[in-house]
Amino acid sequence: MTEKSALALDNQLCFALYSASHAFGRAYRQFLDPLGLTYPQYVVLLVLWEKDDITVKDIGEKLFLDSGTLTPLLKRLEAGGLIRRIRDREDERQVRIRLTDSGRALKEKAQDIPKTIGCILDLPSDEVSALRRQLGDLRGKLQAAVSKP
Amino acid sequence: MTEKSALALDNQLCFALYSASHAFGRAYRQFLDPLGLTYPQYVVLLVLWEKDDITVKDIGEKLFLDSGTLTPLLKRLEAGGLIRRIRDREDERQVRIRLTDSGRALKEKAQDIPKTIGCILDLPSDEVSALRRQLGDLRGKLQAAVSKP
DNA sequence: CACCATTAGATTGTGCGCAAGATAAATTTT
DNA sequence: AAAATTTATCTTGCGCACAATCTAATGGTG
Repeated sequence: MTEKSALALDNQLCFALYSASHAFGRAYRQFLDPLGLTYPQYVVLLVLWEKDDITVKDIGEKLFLDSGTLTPLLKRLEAGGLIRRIRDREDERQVRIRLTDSGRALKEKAQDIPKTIGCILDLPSDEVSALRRQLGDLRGKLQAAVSKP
Repeated sequence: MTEKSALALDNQLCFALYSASHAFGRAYRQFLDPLGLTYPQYVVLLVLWEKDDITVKDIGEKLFLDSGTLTPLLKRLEAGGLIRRIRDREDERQVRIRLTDSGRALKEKAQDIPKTIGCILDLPSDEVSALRRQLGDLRGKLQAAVSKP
């Protein structure tokens, strides 16, 4: 009787994650639209606001995204005047990504987004940390399972 | 000193969710590829395996997806011979989705996927339930915040 | 009944996410 | 040094997500 239906939608952790993730995306949209950003573009900027002048590969490793996703996204950020893509002189295989003044300035306007989202979630900060850690563990286990076999 | 950087990637619950969700998708891929399914197609089938002969709208409400996403996805499932899309005689606006024999039969082959994923995650079932509930709460709060203002 | 709003789906356009394959530069081997 | 291998990025193609717009059918209202 513990079995019930393993295939029931409501029993699926993955679906809970999948649908919550999309809900997050829709919630962020209302704050990012005015900045002209999508959520993936925003997280790329989060990375650059922490450390500027890094390679596409560096960004990909932090965000778990490959160049097939990042190259066109970065081109759009460049077209929007927020970053520049510069071939590395030392190693011509690499492309270094640098914020423009305009890209750096956008950080100010994004400053309040996390707090606003935090208010919506209305969770104690230790619960948020716990969740973040658990999700990180999940991601780690899933990645390990995919890369090996 | 509690503030640190609200914009730091590692402090973002949303990013933890976003990256874990993608990791899930990549993990499922190796089990769904042999069945010729994508993850979104799989969750549509989960819904139909629980209750057959429902409308596109019904599916959309369970999965939090709109017709812009579902219509082409369902057409692909129909092209693959797993479902049929039938205009409702009573209300010609609706399209009812029904599993074919082949679509029903696929349930057998999908039966072991949740357990396999469960082994990868290797979490006590009460922790999984707790996570699922917390993620459901998050989704609810985010949805409420998006629809109102 | 005629009019108007609502509803269910379909369509169009944009932007991911990722697999697979291509290109070119660096590195290692021979 | 030439050849083979590895590495970083780009490109192509497919399938979501979703906003916005459209069409057609239904359900009121006066």
